[in-house]
Amino acid sequence: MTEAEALRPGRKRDASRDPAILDAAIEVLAETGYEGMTIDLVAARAKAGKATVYRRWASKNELVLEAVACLKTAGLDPDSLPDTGTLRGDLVAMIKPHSIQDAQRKMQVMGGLVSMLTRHPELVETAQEVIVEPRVRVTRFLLRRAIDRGEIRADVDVDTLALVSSSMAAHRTLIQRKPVDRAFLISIIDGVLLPAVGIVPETAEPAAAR
Amino acid sequence: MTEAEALRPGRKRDASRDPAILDAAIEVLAETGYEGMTIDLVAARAKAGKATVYRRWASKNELVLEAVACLKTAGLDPDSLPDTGTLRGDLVAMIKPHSIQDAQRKMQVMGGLVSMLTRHPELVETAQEVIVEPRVRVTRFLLRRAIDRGEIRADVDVDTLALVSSSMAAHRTLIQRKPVDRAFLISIIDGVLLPAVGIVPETAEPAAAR
Amino acid sequence: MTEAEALRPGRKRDASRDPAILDAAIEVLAETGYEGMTIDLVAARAKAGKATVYRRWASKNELVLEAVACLKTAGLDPDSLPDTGTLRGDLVAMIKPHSIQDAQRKMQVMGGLVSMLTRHPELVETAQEVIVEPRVRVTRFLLRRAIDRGEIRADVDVDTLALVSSSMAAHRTLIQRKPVDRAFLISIIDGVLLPAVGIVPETAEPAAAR
Amino acid sequence: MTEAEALRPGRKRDASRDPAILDAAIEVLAETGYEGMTIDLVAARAKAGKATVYRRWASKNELVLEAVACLKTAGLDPDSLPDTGTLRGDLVAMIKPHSIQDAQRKMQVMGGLVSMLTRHPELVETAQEVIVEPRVRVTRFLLRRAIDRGEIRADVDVDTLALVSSSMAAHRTLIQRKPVDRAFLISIIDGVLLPAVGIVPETAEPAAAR
DNA sequence: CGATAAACGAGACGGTACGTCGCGTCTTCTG
DNA sequence: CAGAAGACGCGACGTACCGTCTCGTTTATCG
Repeated sequence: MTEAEALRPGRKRDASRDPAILDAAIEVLAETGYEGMTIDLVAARAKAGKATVYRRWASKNELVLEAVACLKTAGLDPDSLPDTGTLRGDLVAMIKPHSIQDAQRKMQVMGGLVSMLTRHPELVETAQEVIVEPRVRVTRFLLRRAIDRGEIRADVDVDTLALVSSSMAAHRTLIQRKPVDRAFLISIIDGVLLPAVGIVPETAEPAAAR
Repeated sequence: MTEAEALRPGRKRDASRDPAILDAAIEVLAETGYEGMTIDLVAARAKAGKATVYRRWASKNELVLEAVACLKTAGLDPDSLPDTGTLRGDLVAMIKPHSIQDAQRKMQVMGGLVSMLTRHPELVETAQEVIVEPRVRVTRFLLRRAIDRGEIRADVDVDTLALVSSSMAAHRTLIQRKPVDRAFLISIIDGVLLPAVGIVPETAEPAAAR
Repeated sequence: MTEAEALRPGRKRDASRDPAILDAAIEVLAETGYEGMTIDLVAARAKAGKATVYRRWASKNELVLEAVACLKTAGLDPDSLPDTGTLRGDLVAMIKPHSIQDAQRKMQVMGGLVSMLTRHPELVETAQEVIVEPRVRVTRFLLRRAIDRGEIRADVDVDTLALVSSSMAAHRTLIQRKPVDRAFLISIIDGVLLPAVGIVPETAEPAAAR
Repeated sequence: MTEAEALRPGRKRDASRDPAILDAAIEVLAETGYEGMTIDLVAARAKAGKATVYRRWASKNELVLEAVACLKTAGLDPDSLPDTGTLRGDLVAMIKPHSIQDAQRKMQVMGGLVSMLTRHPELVETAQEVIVEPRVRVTRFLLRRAIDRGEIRADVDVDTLALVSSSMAAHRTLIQRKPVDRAFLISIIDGVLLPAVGIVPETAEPAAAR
């Protein structure tokens, strides 16, 4: 690739145009929504010609997809999360205002993509990777750590449980159109995740029954 | 309404056009997706004129919405469900092939609507009611019955738990684009729902550990 | 044709759009020239949508051609011309200010068409018929009348002579870009046409020489 | 010029590129016509970069114009023409197959220029000089020689008559799109030019009348 | 029972976005 | 530095779809 690129004569793609266009796209996407977004508008906002946009992305859809892909910035890697000592503490630590905001925005954009995925199955994986995987990955990591430290049973269905939070957040954003706020996320943690791994929230009495 | 209708002179609306158009809409929606769907195409398929469509629905969006609303046919009302005696039995009883198929189709169509909801918040409730509520309602009912019969604790978060299944199914269909098959639903039941209400699936040994 | 048209269902073409668009086209054509002319501009000026233009003419070229075809209005039919009794009188009578103006405008438009004809030979005849034939026809008529009244010899090459004036006017407009004014036309009449049919203009002495 | 050129540092312009580009331009011009001609195509055909083209000519129009200017090759200078002793002989001597061909080609290219002249009046003179003047000049020369030798009257309108042949050939090529063949040129000579200078072609009787 | 009025299939209308292509300029690398 | 290659900003092209508006025809109710 790098060789072929070096060998090819002619002016190089202006690397600064890509982010400029993507930023403009994200901006417009956020302001006017997917269908309100116009290539002409994006190009104009990026001070680019339409041809320059189409030289990079074959269609509006692909541009949108990559623009979304660039949203991945939400500092949510496992390492940056503290080990609070308890699963609940870890999960609650994920709920940071700016992280919520980021997820919210991603989901909003995702709304525009959903219909697109129907027609462009090849993009599913990318969307998947960018939008849902990050949070799922972290949750999975936290669950495994809880198992390792003996806090929860080892035979819980980690993979399925890790999806719960993302799924419900997506559902709430895309379909219910309600805000994914702290209270909602807490209710998932305390109402679903923790009970499912056998931790009864403290508000309830110590579960003598059964 | 009926009066005004009776008083108004002129030819009556041909009642048979409504379902014809809606059917065509659903057909096209399923085949080509939301953005691929064209009013001209729908009208042609229903052998109707465009004016006949627009006389009934103000826009493509509203047509799509009502078309979706007509998908509610999947005999999933609480009364038709047997009381198997156990929560797990009840939940598994919901998994019927044609019910799965129906949900699948609904979700597929829902995909096309998501981007629409951004611009037409007034449609959210309808979509909500038609697509997600039915299943959520049934699940909620089953959970309450389990509480009533003393099978599970009374302080579980019924409302949140009832959403789990629908949310995860939606996520799987719309975003992951994987089929919502029996295995997937079972893994939700046994991996999330039952554990969350304190029922450890039988496959695991009787909790000697811990 | 008329039958097929009557039988075809659907809204009829709005007959008033054709002239509106053609007029706008001619207007723009005259103002900005052929390549400066834009379909969008023409449509906007005619308060029409682009589709309405393209429904009638397959391309900018065809629109231009028909617009030109509509210029044929320059009241120059043989009947409207007086019989002055002499060929010179008849020819000079053709030189009327508004007739000159009309020819000028036609030629100007013709300028834009010339390059088009290369690629669309099928349009040559139309252009020919509209632009050059009228004047040629009249000149031919006048020559024949002169023959009939015995003013000139019967064996002059009427067909070729009839073309002289048009050709030279075209040449002057399109290539030399000089105005086709009265003096120029008179010089053609007195310097070429009349001598060629054996009439020596009076300014010269009565042909004692030779 | 030569000094400045010598003083300027850096690589010299590759003189061989000029004719290569011009030839390519003429080639494309002949094949696809003016509007079908693309700078990219010309450059590619000449194995040149676009910048190399634009370093030499400021625009497509100017390139075309100079390309046309290079067509002047058709050995038609007065000196190369024989003095046949009669005007008719001289005029007919101008009709040489390759000369016809050349004129034909020039005119074809001229077709593409006509629309250009509207927008670039400064090019009129060049076009004029290159395309029409050569033939006009020769004709004018022959007419004067005929006067000098006493073959025709001295008071004929030489300037106007000299234009006849070129004008009619242009008209025939550009507008009528018919070939300018020997027969056509002969008919101009015998039907217009010679009669106009008082020479009645031999086929007709000796013009006793008047 | 004829007039009136609305609904119907068909499709033209004014708009607007799409994705393509050409112009003339600018940038990169090679000789 | 010139030259080949080709990306850049710009803007017109011709297409497709939206939602509205006529057409001529069919069907129902009112006078």
